[in-house]
Amino acid sequence: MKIGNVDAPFRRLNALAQLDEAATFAILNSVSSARHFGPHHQLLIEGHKIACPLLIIEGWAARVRVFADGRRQLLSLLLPGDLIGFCGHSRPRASSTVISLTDLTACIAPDPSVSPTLREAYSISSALEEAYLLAQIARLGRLSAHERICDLFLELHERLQLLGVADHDSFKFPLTQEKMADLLGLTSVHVNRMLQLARKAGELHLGAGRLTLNDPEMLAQKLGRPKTRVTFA
Amino acid sequence: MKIGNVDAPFRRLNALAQLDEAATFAILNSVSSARHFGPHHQLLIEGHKIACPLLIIEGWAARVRVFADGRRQLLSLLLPGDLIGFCGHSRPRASSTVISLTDLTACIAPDPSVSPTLREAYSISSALEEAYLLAQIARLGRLSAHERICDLFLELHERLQLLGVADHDSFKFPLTQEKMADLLGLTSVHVNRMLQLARKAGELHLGAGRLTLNDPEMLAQKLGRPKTRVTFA
DNA sequence: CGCCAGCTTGAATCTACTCAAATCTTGTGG
DNA sequence: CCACAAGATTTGAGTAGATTCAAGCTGGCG
Repeated sequence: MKIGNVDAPFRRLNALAQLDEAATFAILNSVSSARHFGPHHQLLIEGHKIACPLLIIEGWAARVRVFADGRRQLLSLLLPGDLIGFCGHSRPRASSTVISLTDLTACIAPDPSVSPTLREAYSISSALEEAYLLAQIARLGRLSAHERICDLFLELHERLQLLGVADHDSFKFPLTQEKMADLLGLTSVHVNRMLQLARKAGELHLGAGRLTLNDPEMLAQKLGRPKTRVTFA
Repeated sequence: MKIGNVDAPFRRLNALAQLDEAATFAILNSVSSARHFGPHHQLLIEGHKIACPLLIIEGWAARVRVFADGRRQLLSLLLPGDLIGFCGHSRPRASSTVISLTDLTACIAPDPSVSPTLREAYSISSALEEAYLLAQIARLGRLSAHERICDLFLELHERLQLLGVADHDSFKFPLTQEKMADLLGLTSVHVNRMLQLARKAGELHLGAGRLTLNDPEMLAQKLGRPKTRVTFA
């Protein structure tokens, strides 16, 4: 089994808080025990007890809510370096179902008690996760379809750069239009039309599993999008 | 100055985790140092350092995001017993602006280190807050205007019951239609029309600052709305 | 080759928005 | 107690953005 970018999650956590040796060792040690999952695998089920928190090494996952009538909403995306089911303290149950969107490699998240720097990294990771939830609310509540798509792409670009797996203007992008729709509160048909518009407007390229933003900075400015206020500055 | 339901926030925290004497004392002590704010007061500003976390004693507040072009989105509601600007650990900056929606009484949140039971209550409070954010995302992403309104009312009913300030079927409700619109990602005109529909459908009564749900259980079932999976069971 | 998932297209419909004006409430000062 | 102003709610008509349904297309893979 080939494991791709094993150090991406480490790079992320280390960017959030300078990790010391104990933390580094704990992460490398955990990573060696990585497990692999196919797409559409339920990693966590809402309301169930959490066996142990996971750390994503490679691949994308999402928190999801499914309604009785079949409507689906992806609540948030989880990328390499993100924690799944980590709770600051005694919270035994998952607040949402989590599914893998792609092939996914994850390991047991190292225990934060091995190092204060690791604890700090987890804490900041949680803060960032909250920031992304807030951004998602603003997106769904007040942005048009076209704006939602661009705003999401910019957020992903930012997150993947933190991981060191994005170029200045492009990154690997594994989501189908259907999944984008479920994430953005739209229909896949409409996502398709808006993507075509964005392409014609020269804003982006999307194809062959790769997304290119022709001018990320200008796009961000056009949307009035501030960089996610990161709390570790 | 009259302070209304001083023990509501205590009731909430105590419901989240059986508080011991030290915690109880710390809360009562803090409450005595309560401060009062008018409506539309900025309690926290996004990106600014957090002086100290607050505990709401009475009144409603909201996390809010304002766009460059004036669009506004209320990200979440904060009710008595909720914490403002509390962070699991070293997170010095506010992840969103917080404003009071009504007259508001708040005090400095007692330090969780005085009692493990208080720490536990805070921790569960954070978990609940996350659950409400997720619910808000699902609401905005996949529910119709009518469903959003009803779902919000049911959530508020549930939260206020935890505080002991809601009847079986009604509660004090201080939001204008404009604010509901900003919270639900709609326009106030449309909120108005949907409320009229809901009234005609016999689902609710809204007037004079009070909301009555004619049959909360039936409404919840009609929406396929599970009770917020509370993590402290 | 042919299947299947994902993508694209079109036409009709519907939900929610915009703009504008009228009405109702509430609190305040005369 | 009434007049008034400011804020909040209600109403109407026209429009725009997104959905629905249905069909056709494309590319990768067994």
